[in-house]
Amino acid sequence: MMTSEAPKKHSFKQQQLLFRETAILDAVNQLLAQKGFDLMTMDEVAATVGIAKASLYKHFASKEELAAASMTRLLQHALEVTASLPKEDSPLAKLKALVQWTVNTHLQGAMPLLPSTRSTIQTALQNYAPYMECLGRLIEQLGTWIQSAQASGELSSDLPGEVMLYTIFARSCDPVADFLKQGGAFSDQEITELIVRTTFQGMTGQSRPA
Amino acid sequence: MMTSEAPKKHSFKQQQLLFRETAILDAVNQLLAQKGFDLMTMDEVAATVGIAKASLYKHFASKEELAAASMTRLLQHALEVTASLPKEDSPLAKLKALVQWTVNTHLQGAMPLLPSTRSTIQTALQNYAPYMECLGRLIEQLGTWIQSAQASGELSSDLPGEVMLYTIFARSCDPVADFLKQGGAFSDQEITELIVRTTFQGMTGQSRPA
DNA sequence: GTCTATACGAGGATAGAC
DNA sequence: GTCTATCCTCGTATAGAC
Repeated sequence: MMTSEAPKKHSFKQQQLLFRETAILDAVNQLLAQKGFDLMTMDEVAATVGIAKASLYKHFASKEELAAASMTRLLQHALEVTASLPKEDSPLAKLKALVQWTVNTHLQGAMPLLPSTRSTIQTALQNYAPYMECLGRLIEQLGTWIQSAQASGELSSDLPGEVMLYTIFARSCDPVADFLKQGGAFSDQEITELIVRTTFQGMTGQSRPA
Repeated sequence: MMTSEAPKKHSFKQQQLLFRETAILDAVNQLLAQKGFDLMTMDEVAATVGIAKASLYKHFASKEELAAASMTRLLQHALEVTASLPKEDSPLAKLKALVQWTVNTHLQGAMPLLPSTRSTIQTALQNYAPYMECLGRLIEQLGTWIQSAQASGELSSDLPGEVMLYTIFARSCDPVADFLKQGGAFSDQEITELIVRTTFQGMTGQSRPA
């Protein structure tokens, strides 16, 4: 029964499956960034991918699971970014680079945003082990950098690291980026720089104290 | 036909009407703060107020109009706060006080939050003249303060005032406040102070450079 | 594992009596 | 202008053929 070909065939099928699921998650990612979880409909997802709605449910059991998978992929991407930063960079430089990537992704319309508190997904996310694991690793990495930066004086040591961690995470859904983009007065790169600067230096200090 | 009593009766009826509408807006305000526009249902609003859902529509034509009225009342409240600040305060102090009020209101669960971009309400808000008028006045007031603060060196003059304006507005829906509150390690007052400080001084500088 | 067709519930809005 | 009862659309999820 052509057992010798079975593995190859199986692998090919799996690749097709993976490819399809990647396409689905791409669509979900885009729609989550555009409209958020509550306003994203399964019909839209299916239409964007170009498949029937029922087929979605062969890959993902529910809308919540779809969002959770998308968010997990995003966190994995963020972890890759953190891992790819130059070792010689200071902790503060790494944190800035991550914020830069975050805002940029947001501006590209590729940052899925889930209502911070409330909504049904938050519980779904917490029950989704892969998501929680990625989140834990990211938090640990950032926490390490923050502590180092505080120890070296790059970051204020009398501000709780917790606050800094949340502040950095919050850049992913910062409406300031949307407002500035809508205004049209700044390029994406300028917007990113402005937000990075405001996040770390605030609004009182000078940009480059000579 | 008791024409002499008509005005009084009319006034009394109007007061009753106003009272009822205030109660409705209180409920809407609370629900918008808890769940946001999309997840707030008219059934919930009616149940919270303690009236039938159909009665809501005698006062407000649609869910959008309800949200717009609630947001307008919030802006009016904000304008009152700005007007009540001590004249002797510096522009920067006034801006900080407003952010403080904003975050505090948010923490109290009384800050209605509408998804920054997207969603049907944004267009509804822009077509609602009272809202736009209040918003314009608030923006103008803040813009004046920002310019003064930049001129006196209290705020950085090489950061566009637009960015500062949006940054201040964004504190009304800052998820950092929710995260910190959920963590339980800080009191509401501490959270407010932390956010005000982060907003204006950022994360690099010291709190009180001696 | 993809499709068409449909069940089912939720929620915005209205009808019509009082 | 308040109520009860209802309409109707939309959106999640499933059934069942191929």
